[in-house]
Amino acid sequence: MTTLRPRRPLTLRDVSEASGVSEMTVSRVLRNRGDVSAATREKVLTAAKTLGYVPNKIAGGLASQRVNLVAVVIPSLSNLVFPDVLGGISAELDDTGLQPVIGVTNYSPAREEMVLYDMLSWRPSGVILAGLEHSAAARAMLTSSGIPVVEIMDTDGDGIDTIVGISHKRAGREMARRIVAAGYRRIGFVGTHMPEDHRARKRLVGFEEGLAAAGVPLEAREYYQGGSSLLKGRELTERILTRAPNLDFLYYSNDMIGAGGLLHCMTHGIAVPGRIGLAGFNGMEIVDGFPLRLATMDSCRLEIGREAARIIAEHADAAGTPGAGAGERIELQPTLSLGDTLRRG
Amino acid sequence: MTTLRPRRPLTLRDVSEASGVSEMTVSRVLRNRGDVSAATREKVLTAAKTLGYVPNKIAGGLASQRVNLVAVVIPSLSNLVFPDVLGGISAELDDTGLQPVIGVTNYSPAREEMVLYDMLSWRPSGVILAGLEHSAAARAMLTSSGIPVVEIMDTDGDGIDTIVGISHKRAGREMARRIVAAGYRRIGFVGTHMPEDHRARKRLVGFEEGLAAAGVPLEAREYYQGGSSLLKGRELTERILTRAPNLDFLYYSNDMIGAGGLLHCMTHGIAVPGRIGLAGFNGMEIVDGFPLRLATMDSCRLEIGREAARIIAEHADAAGTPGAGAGERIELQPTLSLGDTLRRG
DNA sequence: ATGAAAGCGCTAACAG
DNA sequence: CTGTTAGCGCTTTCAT
Repeated sequence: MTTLRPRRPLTLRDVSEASGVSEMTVSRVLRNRGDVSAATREKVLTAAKTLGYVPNKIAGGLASQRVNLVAVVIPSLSNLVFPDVLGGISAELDDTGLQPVIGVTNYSPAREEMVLYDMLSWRPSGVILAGLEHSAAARAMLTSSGIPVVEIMDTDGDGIDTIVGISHKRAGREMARRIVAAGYRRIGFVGTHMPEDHRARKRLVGFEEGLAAAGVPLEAREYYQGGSSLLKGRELTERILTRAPNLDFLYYSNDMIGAGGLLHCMTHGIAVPGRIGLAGFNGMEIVDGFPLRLATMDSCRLEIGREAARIIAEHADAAGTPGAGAGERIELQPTLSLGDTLRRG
Repeated sequence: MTTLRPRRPLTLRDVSEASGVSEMTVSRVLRNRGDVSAATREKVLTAAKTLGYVPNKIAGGLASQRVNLVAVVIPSLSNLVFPDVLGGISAELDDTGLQPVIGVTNYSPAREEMVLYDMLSWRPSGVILAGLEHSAAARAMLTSSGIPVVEIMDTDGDGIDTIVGISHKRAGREMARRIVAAGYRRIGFVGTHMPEDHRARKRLVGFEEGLAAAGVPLEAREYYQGGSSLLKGRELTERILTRAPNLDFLYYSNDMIGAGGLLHCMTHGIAVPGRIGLAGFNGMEIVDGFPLRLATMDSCRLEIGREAARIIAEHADAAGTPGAGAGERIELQPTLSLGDTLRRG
């Protein structure tokens, strides 16, 4: 393997000269396009490998006006939900020749706008982005880019192009219904205080609607800032139960703080689900690790990632179609697990 | 905001014509390069905004031979360690105009090679990749690319260019030393069975060295496959304690399964750290959520990300320098927390 | 099955 | 401070 570092990156021309085959044919071999004789192919591949040639996709992309990149824009990587979505996207894209490029917005609309601008400047084959709430400028950029766009996670609202997600309002409503059906009446909520976490907000809206429909009030709320952790779950549970000791159910905006709440109850001798019931959201793996499995609702994140990627891959196949996707709206149905912390109705 | 979708993506020429300024000057304005009069700048920016122009970085990159991308290649996103490293990279890169592009290898050397090939074909300004173990082909590619490379997480071995990490052998040794100093003598290990997780392997090697130095044997081991979870931690702890009931200490290869072990002990009335001591690795947030804080060792992942990104950013500034970095080796010092599960020596 | 010519959209280098 | 020219390294298109 001759790999002395070259002064200048290798080009197709170098491979062409080394193999005695025209640049064009070298290009064909390296992309498996068009008919090339086995002998020529062999010569080219050998030359490319011995030289250590790596194609230049910048040049290729400019010439062909197509780039095998899919922009994925999400709010955060520390919220465990998103790595899972990425897993789904990644798995589905694996055999398509498309590659995800990840941008993180930290739940900031301004950052989202910047990230999108940056990503669009690479002319990706598709854009997958979390949520339906975007700045007017961001929507305009996406619309006028002519690139297929899939908005994921949330179906409560209007989209730019295609939507894949679940209804968080409905999820909240459904959980409220089950809680009331199980006989709980003094209900509290523990959740993040993030105006930009629209999905958490919509779940709470749905939850209150569901309670209201049964004539049950939401008695107390406790909000926290920043990321979710077991520790915060414990602290907030302690706090809300101090303020409102009569609560017989706590609905958490996600499983991580819900699990923290469960820990609080376990270590303070509070009977679950007898004295108090608990439920979270997301269907995260952590739920399975505790002695009592937290009631929760699966957020279908792997499936959402897969579906979004599938749609982009489809459109990339059918390239040449100008403009964006078909404007489909795919609403997945999350399943509710009662676990051990919500007594059977 | 006029944003009728154009048939053809907008080019600099469109902005040039709309503003009556030469393409070159438009380019200068849009990149903040060179001196442009305020009046001209104004005209250009207005035209660009009303048209909804988004620069084409493919073309720009080809022309300028520089691309503001940093390739980041990691084994997994579901191992919580890596999102944290990414956080550090992201934070440090934020003000440099460089953008991370993430590739995931699933701990497969073959996949790593493919991902690297793909990333190098974009001619990034730098490469950050996890670990020191890579296929010969991968090393050759990186070396001959002339791109600065930073290998992260691990300093036990030889690198391609620059290294930023901690010594996992030393971390294991140090933990062994403290455990023995605290008086524990019948020690077991619970860890992942992943031949490709070299850092976990090195920690165990170091751990055994540390025990051996004190004349203490490692009495039992329990391995698991796949990702780490609380549930696995519980199950494996139960299993190893069934096989070897006399153990008085368990060393876990990470905090997640360590926390699972702690849960097992808590729910089975096994006194910690009196009857048995426990320790994990990584210094993850989850450790703080439990009633007893697991002994652990911080893996400096945020710091590692920051430092790696800083090095790449530095080199990107000093562009023109042919060849790669300075071949530095930066070894960070992890701090050990005794928590509540390792009795004080 | 292979090659030659033209050009993708932008920026470096130079001129004024 | 602004404009002109000549590519960047590949692929498209057309010819053979």
